Formats: sequence, structure tokens, C-alpha cells
Amino acid sequence: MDPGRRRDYVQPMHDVRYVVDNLDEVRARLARRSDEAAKLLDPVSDLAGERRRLIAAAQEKQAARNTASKEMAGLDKSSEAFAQRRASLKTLSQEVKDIEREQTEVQTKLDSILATIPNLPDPSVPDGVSEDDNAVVHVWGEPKSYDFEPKAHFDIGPELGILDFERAAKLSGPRFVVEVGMGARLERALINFMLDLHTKEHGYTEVAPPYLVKDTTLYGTGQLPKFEEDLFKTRKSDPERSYDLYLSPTAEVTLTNLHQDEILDGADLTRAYCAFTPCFRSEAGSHGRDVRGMIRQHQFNKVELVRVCRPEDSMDELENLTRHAETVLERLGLHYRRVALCTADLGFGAVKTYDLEVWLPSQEKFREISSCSNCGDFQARRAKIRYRTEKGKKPQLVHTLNGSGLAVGRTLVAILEQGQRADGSVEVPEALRPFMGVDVITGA
RNA sequence: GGAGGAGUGGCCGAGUGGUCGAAGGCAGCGGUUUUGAAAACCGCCGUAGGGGUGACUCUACCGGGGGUUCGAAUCCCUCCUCCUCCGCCA
Repeated sequence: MDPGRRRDYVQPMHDVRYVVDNLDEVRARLARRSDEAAKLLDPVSDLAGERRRLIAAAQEKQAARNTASKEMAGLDKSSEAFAQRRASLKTLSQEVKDIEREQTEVQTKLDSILATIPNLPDPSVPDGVSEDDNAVVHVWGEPKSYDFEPKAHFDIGPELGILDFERAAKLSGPRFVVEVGMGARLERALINFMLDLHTKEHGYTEVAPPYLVKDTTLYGTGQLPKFEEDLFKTRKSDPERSYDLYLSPTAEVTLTNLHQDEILDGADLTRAYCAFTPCFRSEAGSHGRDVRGMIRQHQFNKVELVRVCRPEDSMDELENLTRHAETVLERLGLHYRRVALCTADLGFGAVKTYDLEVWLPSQEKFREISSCSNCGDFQARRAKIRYRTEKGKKPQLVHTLNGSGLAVGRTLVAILEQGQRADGSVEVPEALRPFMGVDVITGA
């Protein structure tokens, strides 16, 4: 944790007062995720009461101390009265400190509990116990029919000489890929195509953020403290440095935290940012899943979309953002569907999430290529991102949204698989041809 | 890597132990004046957390954390960030 920036080591993800005042409602909403999530609430009410009691007690003592201290300022320092006063105040001062210490302890305990409680699902999120309960919202396009057995990208790519998994393993181990020739160009074409679309047509501001981030930044968006095992942590080159740097797992982290600790002008909302970055994930818990090919890599490129808006706009903004991501797939002519994640599959910080899933003919399955979430005020509370409509009015927490627009590697996979032809070549989607310079990929 | 300097409210900036939540200025808001505008003058103008139905009131916060003290923006420790000079480097 970075002690230079944050006041508290663990930021609560929920508004204590709201949780305590609406305990039953909050519990019911959490129970839609799981019983375990709802159980986390049990100690909250008592701790909140204790906290309140201690605050009142501390303030009373503090007020008394302050009054007495002010009187001392007017006394003759060498006088007998001064010495007596000082002695009696010493006791009072100690009492204040004791209560303050107790208060800090309770506050810390309360905050760390609140930090582990996931966000409350929106009423429109379907109930469910597993990803099988996700609801298909719509399907775009149709699966192409092939007069041959469609191959997987991890066969198509190496046969064309544009993807090289063996040499990647030599260099970096499993879950990496080397793209060669037209493969590398396809990657770059996709990045440019996506960035152009979002900046020129969808109004996003392009950002090129750092790829290494401090732990505090990861707290802001909720990757820490719960998901440390998913991250690559760097070693300190400078032993003097007190904080750790992590490889960013997604540009959501940097884009959302851009306005950490700021009060934005309400007139500037909604803010829309997009960024192309590599993303790094340890995939610690996914042994044996998607081991072949580039579906699940330690390093992959992604164009990320982030929107920062007023609370009343966030549900509309989720539709906007999701449409922006879908537009990429549609321009590329890729068959996909949109699903609304059910309560069981919803991410930790999300109020509501749509996944976009692209069709992979080799697997005859839809695979996730984008995840678009409304995080409500969850991240804003941690990262202290607020806005003000009018001068003098109280600042309010913004709502934050993020989504992939899209995961570049998986898009490349989809193009190879959906565009493959009997002779092993791959048709380049029309929208991409200006960026590629060719209509068909026939080799590296 | 070596040597120094600095961080105060939206911005600038004063303040080295008590009456300082903090002078002064700029920006902003309201008002007086004016045919209108400008100028001038007057007032307002940080965030968070308690208590109260409420008018209101209390507490905390001068980069973060900790310490010294009856009392800290001010003294000490530590971390963060920024700047200057030298060296190295894409």
C-alpha cells in the first residue's frame, strides 16, 4: 500500500451509513449473489454502532481539551496556576488519545469488512447460480457454414506462419505467442481500427497510460486486496522504495483511476476514455483451461473503454458503452451475442454486466471477447472520484463504467476462425483492409 | 547512482509552538452603484465525520502515516510527490 497518498489503508467499498440504515435491503440484494456475500454483513451493524459511540466520546473530550488549552495560552507560563493546569490536562489528553486509538481500531475493522463485500446487483440483473444462468440479450449475425471442417486458430495461425506458439514458449514459457508478418500486422491493424473507431466516431479521448501501477491504484478499482494472485508483481529494483509495482491487468485500472482524489465539474460529465494497452494476468487459478492457443494468455493487448458519469446516467451509459464495443464486432462482420451476466457470475465491483461473446466455429461455442460493466459508485468511493454540479453544492460520487472494446488477441482469433477458407487462407474483414493492405492472408 | 530544495484552501501565497481552519491576492457567487457594461465598494466562497425535527452546533483535516507537547501548519521520525545540479541511460 502506498502510504504517501492514501489516508486509509483499506478503503470501504460501501457507504457505512447506507448499509446500516438499510441493512435488510442490502442483505437481500447481496443474497442474490450468494449466501456467503450476505453473511459478510453480520458484524457491520454492531461495529458501526460502536464506531459512532466512540466518535461522540472522543469529540466530547477533544472539545474539553481544546477549551482548556485555549485558556492556558493566556496564562503566565511561570505561574503556579499554569503548572497545575498542565498536570491535570495531561490526564485528559491521555484519555483523548486512548479513545482515538480505539476508534481507529474499530474503523479499520469495519472498513476491512466493507472492503470484502461485493457490489449490489442491479434489479435488472437475472438471478442465477452459475454462468449457465446468464441471459442472452441478442444474437448478431449467423454462423458461417463451411464445406470443410473448420480449424482452430492455433492450427490456422502456425500453418500460415503468422502465429508461433513454440518459439513463444522458448522465450517466455506457456501462455504466450509470437506474431509474425501478417499476424503482427493484423494485431496492429486491429488496434488502430478500434482506436480510430472509438475516438473518431464514438467520442472517446485516447489515453496512453503506464503499464506498471502502484498497489494503491489497484485498490482503487478493486483488483486488490482480493485478487492479488491474478497479478504479476514486480520486484523492487530500488530497496529504498516502499511500494510495489504491478503489471497492469487491464487499462480499466489506469483509466478509472485517472481522476482519483478529484472533484470533477459536473458539466464535463460524461467523460469517455479509451486506451490500447497490453494486459498482464497470471492466470494462476486457470490451470488446464484454454491451454492451447491465444484465448488465455499471460500477456494480451486490449483496447479498453471507460466512462465516468453522473449516477442518473450510468444505466444509459452502460447501453452506450456496450453498443460501442458491439460496433467493433459488427464492422468486422463477426457473429456474436450479448449476454447479461446473472447474479452468480457478476464481477466483484459490478452493478450490472454485459458480456459480448464471439462465435468460434472450431469450438462451436461463443467465447467472451468483451465485458462491459456499470460499477455504480463502487470504484468511485474507493478512488474518491466525485463531481459537483454547482459551486457550493456538495460533491457527489460519480459512477464508473468500463468495457473491452475489444480484447485484441481474441478478436484476432475470431477473425482467423470465422474468416478461414478451405485452402488455409484467411479473408480479411473489409473494414480492416485499409489497415492491412491485403484482402486475404495467405502467409506470413 | 551522488548532492541539495520544496509540498498550505479551485489557483497563487503568508504563516517556525497557543487567540490559525489558517492573512493577503486571483478566480467564482450574491448585492450596492450604473441606461447597460466596466471599475469601485460590501458580503459569501474547502472537505469529511458526529449531535439536533430544525435554526444550528461540535470534531477532524495545512502531501500521507507516526511521535514529542497541556497545546503542532509550525519541532522530530518516516514515506510519497515534485523541482535543481552532477553522473548514467532508451
